[in-house]
Order: sequence, then C-alpha cells, then structure tokens
Amino acid sequence: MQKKSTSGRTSYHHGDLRRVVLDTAQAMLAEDRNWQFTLREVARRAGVSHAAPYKHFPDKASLLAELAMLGFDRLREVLAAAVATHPRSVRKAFLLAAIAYVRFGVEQPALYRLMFSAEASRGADVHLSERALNALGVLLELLQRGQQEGIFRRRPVRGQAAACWAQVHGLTLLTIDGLLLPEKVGDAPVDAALATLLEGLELP
Amino acid sequence: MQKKSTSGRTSYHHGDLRRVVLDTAQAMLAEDRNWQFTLREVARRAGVSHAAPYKHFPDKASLLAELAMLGFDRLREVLAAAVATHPRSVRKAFLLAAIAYVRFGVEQPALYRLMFSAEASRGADVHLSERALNALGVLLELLQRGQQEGIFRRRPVRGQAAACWAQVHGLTLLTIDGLLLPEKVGDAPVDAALATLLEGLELP
DNA sequence: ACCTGAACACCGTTCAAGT
DNA sequence: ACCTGAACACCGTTCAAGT
Repeated sequence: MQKKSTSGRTSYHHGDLRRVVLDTAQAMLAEDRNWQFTLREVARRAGVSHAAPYKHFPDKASLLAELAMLGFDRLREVLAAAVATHPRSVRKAFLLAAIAYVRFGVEQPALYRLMFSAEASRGADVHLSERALNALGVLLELLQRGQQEGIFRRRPVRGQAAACWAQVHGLTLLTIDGLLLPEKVGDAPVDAALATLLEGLELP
Repeated sequence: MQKKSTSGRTSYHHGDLRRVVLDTAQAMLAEDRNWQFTLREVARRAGVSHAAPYKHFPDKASLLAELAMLGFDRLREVLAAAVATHPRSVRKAFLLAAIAYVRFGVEQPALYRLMFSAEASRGADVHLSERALNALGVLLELLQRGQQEGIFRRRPVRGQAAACWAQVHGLTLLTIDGLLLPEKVGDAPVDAALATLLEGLELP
C-alpha cells in the first residue's frame, strides 16, 4: 500500500515515517487477534531503528492514543453505515447499528481492546473520550428519533445511551473473551441480549 | 496480617510463600487503582528474590489466573450477600445485585481488569470461565425466580443472563474508564442504565 | 525442600553521533 | 531535518549453586 521498507532506496529519510508507523501498527493489530503492542516490533517491521518513532511520537502512550482515536473514527463510520442501510425504520437501524458495533470489536479484538486500554487514555489529550462520545452520537440520534416517533419510551436520552453503550461494549468484550458460549442450543447470546435491550427501550 | 518479610527471622524458608505472594499481590491490586502487574515488584514487596515465586507458580500468567479465580469467588460472595438482603422481592434483589456488581469492579478496578485480562485467561486451566459463570449463577437464579413469579418476561434465561452480564460488565468498565460522565445534571448514568435493563426484563 | 544470584533475551526511553 | 547505535533501567524466565 505504501513504501516498502525493504526497497527503501529513495531516501534514508523514508518518506513519511509517522504515517508508516501508524499504518504498520494498524496492520499488526488487524492481523494478530491478541498481540501485545510493542514499539520495537512496529519499528522492526517498518524497517527503521527502534528509536526512530520517537521523532514522531513523544512516547508509546501517545501512539496508542492516536491509534485509539483512529479506531473510534472507524467505529463511527461503521455505525453510520449500518444506520444508513435502514433510513426508514428506527428499530431496524438501531438493531443493525448495535450488531455492527459488536462485529467491529469482535473482528478486530486487538484494536478494540487498545481503544479502551488504560495506556491509550493516559497518552491522550482530552480529545480521546470526545471521539468515543462522537462515535456514539450515532446511537444517540437514533434514540432521540425513536422517542419522537413514539416507539421508544420517553426517558432521559443520556441514560438510555448509557444502557446501549454498556450493553454493546459488554457484549463485545465478553464475546472477545469467549465468555458467551452458545452452549448447547444455537441461540446466539448476542442476539438474545440485544433483543432484551430493545424491549427495555421500546414502548410496550 | 501474616508474617512480615522484614522480620523474617524464623526461617529463611519463609513460611508459606505461595500464600504470601497471593496476599501481597491482592494488596497491591487493592491499593493502586491502575497498577501494572509485575512479578518482580510483588517479590520485592514480599521480601523474597524475584525468582522465588517460580517455585510456586509456573509463570506469571498462572499467578494472574489464580488471582482472577479468587476475584470471581469474592464477586460471587458480594452478589450473594446483596441478594440475601432482599429475600422477598426479586426485583429489589436483582437491582441490588447489579449495583453490587458494578461497585465491586469500580472499587477495585485493577483486580476487575485483571479478572478479564487476556493474560489471566491464558494462564488458566479450563476452570476460570467456570468460576466466572459460577459467580453469575446468582443472577441466573434470580432471573428464573422472576420468571416463575411472573414478573419477568418468559424468555430463554441464557439470553437474559447474557444481557444482564453484558450490561453490568459494560457499565463497570465504562465507569472505571471514566467514560460515563454524569455531565450536567446529577442523574447517575449507571442507575439509569440499570433501570432500562430492568424494563427490558419485566413484564409491561 | 526451598530460596538466591547471575545470566539471557526482551522492552521503553534517551542521547550523542551520523547523513 | 531526520535517523542510528549504544546505553540505561526495567521485565519475565531459567538454572546452577547455596542453605
């Protein structure tokens, strides 16, 4: 996709190392379901010395924070796309967004874990939780629409949003950790849990 | 509470190092909200060489797994105690158990995170998720009772249990990470989220 | 039987020195 | 202006050697 380190003829100032580091890290996060983030390993794969990244990121935590922000941006896109497929029905849009959320995390566990890691928050300026909230804005709008259309209970939206976020966040992590076994029968726990969530939101 | 390392006259075989290591680790987890678990630091504080713990635990992951199991046992006790305070009302018992769950995690974030850490699961024999499920048995019984008493919807209990676990798990972690801001007004998001959960369980 | 000390391979981080 | 190499303090893990 971009300059290969092995063919790094052009200049030993290696184009735009900052971007290369980010791309490399993202690739490694995507490839290995549970890889322990290592600055040196990223540098190695990017084909630079282990000290080079420090010219572009003050420390490891800052890099993690940046990756987390990019992750939240992608999550927002995923949610928005899911909602866009059902512009008519708030109910369907909501359910699809919730499923898309869980799938996002389950498909990229290493990234999802990183997004909520203590180290990433430590490295972040205030903007990290802002991005997280931004990603969840999609769900918030859906809740508001649902209330206006009279299909969701009229409750403070912030509380409902907390319930939704906690539910999908919890489902994502429990699934990643393999703690939500389908057990005997084949009723996916995620679907069942989301159904319960919806029943808590919808008017009887 | 037990033998101090500094006064370790008695025998340089230091009593029961296995227990001392576990106690020391638990104390450190309880004291520092977000401390990065370090075998060497535990050994240091326990007053033994950094190699000594290896005589009692095959590796770091095993120690983490053991601590996680103890954590789940304590969680089960906390939940059971909460339920016991309201033997009459399933609804109240359920709500109090949920609150107790979140409080458990919020009061000991380092321990709670550890209980669900990838490293702890890696170090565990199969029994770890079993203990986790065991802790949740308390909630499961409540759901069954609620269904029998006709106050909860009749749905597959496993699905409802998944919804409950995901909700409290998510709330706990989001609270720990400081992502559930009370914002302006003083309506605690946790209470609101739990109310929504209950409405999803209860019959209209 | 139980613990220590040195050793190894790995990290994150820094800094003089290279181009 | 951007990168490298050696260096430092830290880890997890192992193993011969001590009591």
